[in-house]
Amino acid sequence: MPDTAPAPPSPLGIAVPHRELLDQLFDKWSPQVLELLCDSPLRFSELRRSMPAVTAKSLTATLRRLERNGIVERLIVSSRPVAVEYRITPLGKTLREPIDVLLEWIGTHMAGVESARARFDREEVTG
Amino acid sequence: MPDTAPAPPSPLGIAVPHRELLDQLFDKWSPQVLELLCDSPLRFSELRRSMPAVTAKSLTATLRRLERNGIVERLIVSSRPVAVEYRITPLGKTLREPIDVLLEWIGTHMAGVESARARFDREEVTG
DNA sequence: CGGCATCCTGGAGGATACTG
DNA sequence: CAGTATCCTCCAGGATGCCG
Repeated sequence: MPDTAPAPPSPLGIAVPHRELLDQLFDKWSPQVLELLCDSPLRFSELRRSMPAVTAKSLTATLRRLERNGIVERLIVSSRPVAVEYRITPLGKTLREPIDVLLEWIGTHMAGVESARARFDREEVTG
Repeated sequence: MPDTAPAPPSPLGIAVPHRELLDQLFDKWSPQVLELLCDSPLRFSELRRSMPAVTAKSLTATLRRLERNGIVERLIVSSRPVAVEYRITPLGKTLREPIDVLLEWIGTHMAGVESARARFDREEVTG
């Protein structure tokens, strides 16, 4: 089994596929979808109800990308009326840890970031 | 340890400032800049040399955003000729952990993602 | 050397309407 | 219900040129 990449965690600038994946994981709606599906499988319309700001087109695109990356899976539950269920895959579940670590960082340091912003903006105006 | 739903640290969809920060931390060049500055402070031109693909304008914008968020700091080392040094802040250093966790996830699961992609693309064509 | 100012383009994502 | 089909907008980021 080519279980590749044992340790060195940082070909950040070079690794184009890594960038692409990163972009998809942190695109506009994926994090929220992941969060919702983490709790339980949901149907398309249930996702829409939970995300009032997203359009059908964008949600579809988001789900397709996640599905393509193996993060989410799409199951047709019944036809007429069509019912489709989205659920997180085992691979997708493993994403929770890194995402939660990131969210914890934000939770811990957001205040610091915001005061830095305030200082920066103030000095910009003041000179 | 909890068997289900350990801790919900996740106002992901709602928290707009979180999104904004997330977008800036994972924009096109910030991760690479962070990685480079993590090792040692660098001057603008040194960063450019290390990042052949970035334009001056984009690098400047990236650094300004990072500076505004308190992740990086900008010091004028000398004038005539102008020399400016960028270095990571203590706040910025704390970002390494979440980023490394993410990179490790990618390192570990990229193969799985790619095989999922291959399967998806194949099935799309086939049927 | 370390930038701005300007112009331009690609592609994500919204609005709206339609369909199997 | 779960999408597709168009059209349109916005803006990150590239290209180029100038400047203190």
